[in-house]
Amino acid sequence: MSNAPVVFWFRQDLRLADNPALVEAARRGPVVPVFVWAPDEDGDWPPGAASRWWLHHSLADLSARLAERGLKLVVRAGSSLDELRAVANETGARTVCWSRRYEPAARQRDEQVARALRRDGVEVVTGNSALLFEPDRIATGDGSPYRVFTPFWRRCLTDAEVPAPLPKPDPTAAEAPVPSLDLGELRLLPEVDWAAGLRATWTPGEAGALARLDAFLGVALDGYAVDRDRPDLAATSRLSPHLHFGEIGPRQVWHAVRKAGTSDEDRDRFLSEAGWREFAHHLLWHFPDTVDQPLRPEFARFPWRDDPAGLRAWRRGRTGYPFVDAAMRQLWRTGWMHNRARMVVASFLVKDLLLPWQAGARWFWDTLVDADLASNTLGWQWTAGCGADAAPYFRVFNPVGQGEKHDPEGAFVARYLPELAALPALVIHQPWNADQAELRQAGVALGVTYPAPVVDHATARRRALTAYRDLREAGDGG
DNA sequence: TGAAATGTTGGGGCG
DNA sequence: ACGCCCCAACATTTC
Repeated sequence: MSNAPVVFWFRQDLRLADNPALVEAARRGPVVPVFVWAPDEDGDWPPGAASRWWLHHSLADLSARLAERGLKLVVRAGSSLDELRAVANETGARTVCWSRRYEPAARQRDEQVARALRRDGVEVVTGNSALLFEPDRIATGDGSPYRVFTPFWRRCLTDAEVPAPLPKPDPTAAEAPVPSLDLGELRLLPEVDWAAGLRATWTPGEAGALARLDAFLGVALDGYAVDRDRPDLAATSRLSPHLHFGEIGPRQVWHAVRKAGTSDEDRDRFLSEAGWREFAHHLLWHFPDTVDQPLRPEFARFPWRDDPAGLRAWRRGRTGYPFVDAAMRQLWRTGWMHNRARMVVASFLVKDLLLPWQAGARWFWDTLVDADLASNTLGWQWTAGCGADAAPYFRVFNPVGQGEKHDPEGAFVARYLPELAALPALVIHQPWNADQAELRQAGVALGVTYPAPVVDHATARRRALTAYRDLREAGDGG
């Protein structure tokens, strides 16, 4: 090991364990850990408000864990390249290491940074801490990208091994102190404190991520295959924000689950969700325009409606459909939404309200603590039917039926819509069909304490089917 | 990882 | 006993 320090550039890999680029850095010399706040470099997708809240706390945790080892996290803001160059000059570092990112703007930025540093004579070493497989490594027989999940995942499982996770390195600290901002100076936290629900729900940071994984393995993995669609239960891993910020890596999750001794069905079902995460990155890598353009070009002329009041009702959880509204309030309050509920609220926005999926993607981007460009893009295009392996155009979720099926006691609705909590389970998903005595007894006045439905689902469904069928027929004609 | 419309079947009430 | 109808339950088709 030489004496020249090595800069490690933390981004969305805010952990010490299973971080190959960090292992490389520690092997080469004393480590100078750096975080640069450069939201402009994420193009049209700088971190949203919920993501910034998470980032602040995750950086605080990382900083504390580094400090335990005698390392000081250097916090900067501005241009990533300028700041990395500055830190390299201040410390005499001749090497910069980081974990690769895969979103379009970040890829481009990273290439420019790497080129410029190499021109300076600085060595650049990158690693993969974010994905099981490199997005460009998996390909069909003729070398093209996959557009359907099942063959993609089958190929992943047969073609490639998931490497065992790497242990934490034991980096030594660089001697010279380096100027750093205080984390608070990045102003990542909201000015008005709306984050109480987030604080009550989450523990950002590497330790919180590992605790969440352990809790999942100990309880919810058993029975995952059947209970995963129940938003009223704590039946999913809720690892998504930890994975997004790289507080835990997919290899760690993968191997922990394989060792867990659960049923094949539960295990494979959960691992296939990790597969969807890989598939999303595969698609975004090959089709970077899909962040706001439909993958199927004919959808560029889909007749989306312009309805600010409808969009506002959806965002605030005031559509009059309890399952939809409970889910939207779960998002607002906790920064997260159950996957089944995501599908239902997305279907409602796109098909019942005929509002553009991009508007939904934007709202999710700002409010989700796990907002991830790859997964968010895939999910919305899937729902709208304009993406890869998309839902068929005629698949329209019934917000009442989905609620009765996946929240049978109405406990999910009751938790997030206290104004309906006293309604009997039989009508809590369709309060407009409750009789007057039931409503009065539950203290519900439709249109007053809780909104009447903004659209009639049966009518809205027919309207959506007509619009989608017209688009398809116009496409067939030429 | 849909839902609604339509078709089929069979039990039971009833004249 | 028989035919008829109703309708629930299930299956199939359609969007």
